[in-house]
Amino acid sequence: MARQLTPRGAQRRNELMEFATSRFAENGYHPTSVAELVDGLGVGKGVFYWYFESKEELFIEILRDGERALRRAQWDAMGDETDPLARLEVGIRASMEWWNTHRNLYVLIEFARTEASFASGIRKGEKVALADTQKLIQEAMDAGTIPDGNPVVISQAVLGVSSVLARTQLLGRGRAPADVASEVIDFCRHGLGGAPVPEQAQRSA
Amino acid sequence: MARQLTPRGAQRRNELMEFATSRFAENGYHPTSVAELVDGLGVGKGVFYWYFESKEELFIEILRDGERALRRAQWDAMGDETDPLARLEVGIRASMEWWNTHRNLYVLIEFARTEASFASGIRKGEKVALADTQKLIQEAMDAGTIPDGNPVVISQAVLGVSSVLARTQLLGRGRAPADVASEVIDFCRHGLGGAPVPEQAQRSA
DNA sequence: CCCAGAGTTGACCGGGCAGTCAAGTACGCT
DNA sequence: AGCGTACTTGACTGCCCGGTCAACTCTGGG
Repeated sequence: MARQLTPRGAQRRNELMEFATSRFAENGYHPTSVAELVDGLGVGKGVFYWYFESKEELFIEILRDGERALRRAQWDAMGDETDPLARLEVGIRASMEWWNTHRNLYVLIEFARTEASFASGIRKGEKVALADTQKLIQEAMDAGTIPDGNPVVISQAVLGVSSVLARTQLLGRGRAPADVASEVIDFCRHGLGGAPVPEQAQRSA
Repeated sequence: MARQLTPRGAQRRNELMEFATSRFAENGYHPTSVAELVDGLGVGKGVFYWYFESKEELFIEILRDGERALRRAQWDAMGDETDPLARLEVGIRASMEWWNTHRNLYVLIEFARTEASFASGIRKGEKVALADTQKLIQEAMDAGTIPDGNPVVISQAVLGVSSVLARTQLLGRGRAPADVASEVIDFCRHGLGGAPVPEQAQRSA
């Protein structure tokens, strides 16, 4: 890899990645052949192997690019905010906006988790996201803003709510990112929120 | 399809489905060839096509079987319980036990969502699960047990928390199903805002 | 205008894949 | 024992896939 690219070459490479992203997302990674990709762009097969060592490398590159971009979007959005829960909220809102404009990445990541050759990379990315979230949760607990609890589990739950509502509401039903983000935040703050179950004592403060 | 099977035939068919389930989960659907499946069982290729019309049909069958079994496990567990939130809790606990003993199905369903040919079937199953959950949430709202809200979104959030903690805590970290279920229920009840329930009170009825 | 190297072509290759089938075997019933 | 049918075999087919490569074109710097 690490080939010297002119601006023209960099653009071609981008074209390939973008087209592949949409084809992979719509048809699946395996059912999409390299021939289909190059035909779709009206170029010869050699072009593909000029820019990528293999179909697999291309896919990994797409995932890496996506993760990096999402993380950057979150980081940019959180910017100057200092309160941990506010940072979390801003991060969730930014993620939702990002997923809204990069819908294909969602299904690609979901697929990548299901195959040994890609799963390890995904897990690494998820560890980073978890660590980021966990840090905020821990800070909020230390500050007494939220009650103590297992920060890992809670972080995973928060990420899970974001993820599933991104899939169902944002991508599935085309709802506005800001609205979905609000619903995520709302659920994460209060859960079902209501009275306790049948039995069992009320918590204290 | 709908071939007449002797007991011996039914057993062979089962062997194929179980072996395929584990191979698909470990290696991925596409990378697992029919030859690999029959070789793994030490039988000829014709055996496969005696019991299944195609590799695709086998996979769909696996998914259908799994969904049906999970739904039945939930239904059996909820049994006599009448209070909607208690039913929800019991259902979550049953699901967690089920996922614990059918770990392979999780990754198979996750994959199936990423490919057009399988996604529609998965979505149908998810609609059913959503409808079940939504009904309970709506009942709880009507009874005033929990505050009003969008029952669809809330149900999806509850299912999302279950799903993600099943993946990360149960399957990923090998935690006990009952513990993970408690954490799911806890988060769904209070989100970040409430104190964790010390020792979940056992159901009454 | 020339040339070095980036970019492109598409025929080609080896191989593995899903699926077929004619021939055979095991089994249950009478 | 004889027969129908459930079951099994594995060589075979046709297809398509990922990847290669020798030859070609384009482009910019000197």
